[in-house]
Amino acid sequence: MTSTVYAPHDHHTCITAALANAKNLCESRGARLTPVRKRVLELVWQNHKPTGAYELLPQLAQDGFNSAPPTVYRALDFLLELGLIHRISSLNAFIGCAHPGQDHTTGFFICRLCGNALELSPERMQDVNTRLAEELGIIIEEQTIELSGLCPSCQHSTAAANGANA
Amino acid sequence: MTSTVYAPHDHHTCITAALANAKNLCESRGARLTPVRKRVLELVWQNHKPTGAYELLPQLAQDGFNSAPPTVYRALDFLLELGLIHRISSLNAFIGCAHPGQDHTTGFFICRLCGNALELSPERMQDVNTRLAEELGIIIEEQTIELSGLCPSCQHSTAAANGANA
DNA sequence: CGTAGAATTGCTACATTATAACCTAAGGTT
DNA sequence: AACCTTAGGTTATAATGTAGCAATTCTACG
Repeated sequence: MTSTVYAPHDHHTCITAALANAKNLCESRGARLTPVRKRVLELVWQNHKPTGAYELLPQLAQDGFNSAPPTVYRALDFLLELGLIHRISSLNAFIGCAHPGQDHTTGFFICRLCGNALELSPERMQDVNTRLAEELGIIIEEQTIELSGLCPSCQHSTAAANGANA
Repeated sequence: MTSTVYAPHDHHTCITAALANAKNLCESRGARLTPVRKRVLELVWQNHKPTGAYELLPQLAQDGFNSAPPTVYRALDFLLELGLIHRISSLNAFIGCAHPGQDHTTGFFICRLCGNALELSPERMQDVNTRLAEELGIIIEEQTIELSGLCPSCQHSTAAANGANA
């Protein structure tokens, strides 16, 4: 899936898969995927662009949910805790996790033009980590790796402010 | 210098060097290192821990400077622009650049215990970048690489909430 | 000089992002 | 039902960052 973020794809399958993953994970952990939490997850997965918490408020309101900041942040915290979404610090935004369930290190590449974020594979990140940890004698517990620039699609279409997918 | 962040060192030389670097860089660019800017740089270099913008306000006030947020942010922006400091997104904080003058990619390791941040060497970061860019076909323009965990010192002294240097 | 233009700073207000605190409601267990 | 735990509602506020405009300082050039 990670390799298709910058190419046309049936995004509906991304959403469906994300919800199925969430359901499974919650069941196995005895956590409750309540309506608000489920809806927030869907909204975060609307596309592959990082979404700000305050963008979600009106969308939740439209669906008849309560839409005060704490509601959204609590749902986001829940999803973060379970590893169903990630936070992109450099953008103060959130994005669906492409590898839920696995305990993994995270890294993102965010295209400056289309805004779509590609989650780098855990293996790749683990590689980088291991090398750094060994060379520097450090123990890495958390990481924020956020690269930005131009994705393969946008390198060829400079007008593509809205990229290859929905 | 980067290798001594987590070891005892005469931090005064860090500050002196940073100011000298700033002076040179400003002269060569025709930029003005005004009193506020210089003071903000000094304050950021007080230690190797990332500093929040709002922490600087009272310190500037104490020195008789204006201390409204725009003043600090403008000074910080100026220093960022010149590459004299970096911003740590995951902490909303700023830290002196260990490799000023060079056009370089940045990465940090921040110790969870002592809070000191080690700027990873440009060469190392360039390595990582080149590999990722080649493998993924992306063009990396900016990056936020922020690792946190335990530095070599703190791995051995769990009580060391205040690390090896000032 | 001295004055025009640019850069810098002062200042007020406000935008954005996030959390505290406290109460109510819902669900799960015995 | 009685209880307890978890989740959500609500209000207020904290923390971080910017917009916009007036006042000042610097610089360059005649």
